[in-house]
Order: sequence, then C-alpha cells, then structure tokens
Amino acid sequence: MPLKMRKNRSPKPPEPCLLTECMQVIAGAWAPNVIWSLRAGPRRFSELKVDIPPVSSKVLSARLSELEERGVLLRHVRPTSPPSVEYELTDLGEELIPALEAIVEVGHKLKARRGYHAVAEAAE
Amino acid sequence: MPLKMRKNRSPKPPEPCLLTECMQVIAGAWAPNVIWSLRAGPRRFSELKVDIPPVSSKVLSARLSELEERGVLLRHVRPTSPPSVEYELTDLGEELIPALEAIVEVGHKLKARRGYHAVAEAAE
DNA sequence: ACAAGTAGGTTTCTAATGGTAACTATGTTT
DNA sequence: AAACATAGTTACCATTAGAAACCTACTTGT
Repeated sequence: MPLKMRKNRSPKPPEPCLLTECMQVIAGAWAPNVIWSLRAGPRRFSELKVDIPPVSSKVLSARLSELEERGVLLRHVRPTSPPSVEYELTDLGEELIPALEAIVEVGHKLKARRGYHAVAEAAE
Repeated sequence: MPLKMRKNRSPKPPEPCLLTECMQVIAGAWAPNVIWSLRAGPRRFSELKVDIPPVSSKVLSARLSELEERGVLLRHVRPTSPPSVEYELTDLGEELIPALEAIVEVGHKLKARRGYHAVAEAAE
C-alpha cells in the first residue's frame, strides 16, 4: 500500500520563510564571524583579518560590501595617514547578535560532546 | 601618524572558533531549513521537498547525506511499496534547534522592521 | 636617498557549490 | 497498457570561494 504524504508543516503560499530570510542576511562565507567580531564596537579591515585568520582579503572585502548593502554595518573612512576604514554594526546588525550567541552556545555543547565522545572512544 | 592596530578580540592560537564550528555543522544550502522541518519529528524525502519548495532533488539529496555524515540526522528506509525513506534528527540535531529558533526570532524582528520602513518610506 | 612596511584593497586563476531540467528503477493504480 | 509515485541521479551551466600576486599612497628605518 502506498504511503500518504503527511501534511505540510509550514504553509508556504501565505508567508515567506522567516528562517530563510534571516539566513539571507547573514549569508556568505565568514559573514557571521564578521558580525560577531564587530559586536563589541568598530573595527578596521586589517583588524578583522586578524580576528578571522582564514578569511582572504578578497572575500572579506566582498562580505563587507554585501553586509553594508544589506544594512547590517556601516563603512566609515577616517582621514588618518594612510587613511583607515572602520566598520561598525547598525541597529539591524545588533539585532543579529542574539542569534549568533545562540549559535556560539551550540558550539560549546558540540565541544563538550566531542570531549565526551573522545573519552568514550578511548575507553573502548 | 599611523594607526596602531587594536588587539585581537578573540585569541586564536589556543582554541578553534566555536561560531565557525557550529556554522560548519549547519552549512550548505537549505541545511537549516531541513533541520527546522525535522524538529517536530521524522519526515520523508518528498515531504521535505514540499516543506522547502525552492530546494531541488539534487541539493536536498546532497544535504541529507552530508547532515547524516555529520551526525545531525538519521536515514531510515521503510519497506513500503515503493520503499520510502524517513529522516529524523539525532540528539546532536536536536541541540541545533535553539540556535535556529533564535534565527527565526530575528526573522520576526526583520519583518516588523520592514513593515515599519515601508510605512516610513510611503510617508515621505 | 632608497628600500621596506602599512592600509585597504583588486586582479587572476582555479576549485567547489548551487540551480535547472531531464532521466531512472521499481512497483501500483486506472 | 499508460500514467503515477518514490527517491533519487546525471549532465550542464552560473555563481562563489580560496590562494597568491599585485597596486597606490604614505611613512619609517638605514
């Protein structure tokens, strides 16, 4: 006997997906890390590169312009010599912080879990 | 006078980045949506496609194998006719739910904010 | 004076990822 | 017999990411 398909869990036609919408704001390689690094205040290009070692200039540059375009952060050129550029979160950017905190919190759990498994595996 | 670089905000050598680690678990197109769709219980391939209309068979298939490999979900073939395949979250998968809830919560804020801006722009 | 360094990128090239559409195998329903 | 359902796979193309080199303007060290 063929299976019946269970009904849809999230009615699609009426409203766009809130999960997808928020994910699109933080989409792109290293975007969450950039936002996380800016949570404590403004930060310059080269400082961000130090905060996030694996990111290349090209990708960091691309991500910063995208995030600026999305209204997540502001770019501010300061008349130093040589000129420096500071990035800082907008109010919208600040709203993303709780979600990133929740993700970091899961990171802690994963770490604890790995430690536990490593011990369990070593004991076998 | 040249600027001094402010000190690094997250000491890198000692520990790997918790944010990046958790992000890698939910990485890949539509992965968060798949996990979200499974949060209320097991779901079949074609049901997931209905839950997440924009995903293609190819990408859904790729995502499901990756998530299984990462230990986020289990694949279970049932001897129906034709055979059907159910996917369900593991304990590790369940641990990701709070983070996704936080993201959905931001989705709500973004929606509210959009409505507000739309009104403000219309009034100009 | 001249080489090297700093800041904030851009350019080029290659590899991996994602999207579209067509196609498959087995078995059931009409 | 033709059509449909399930759970994918395959081929092809467009976009994205990563590595490494390069660039302009200004400053510092020898």
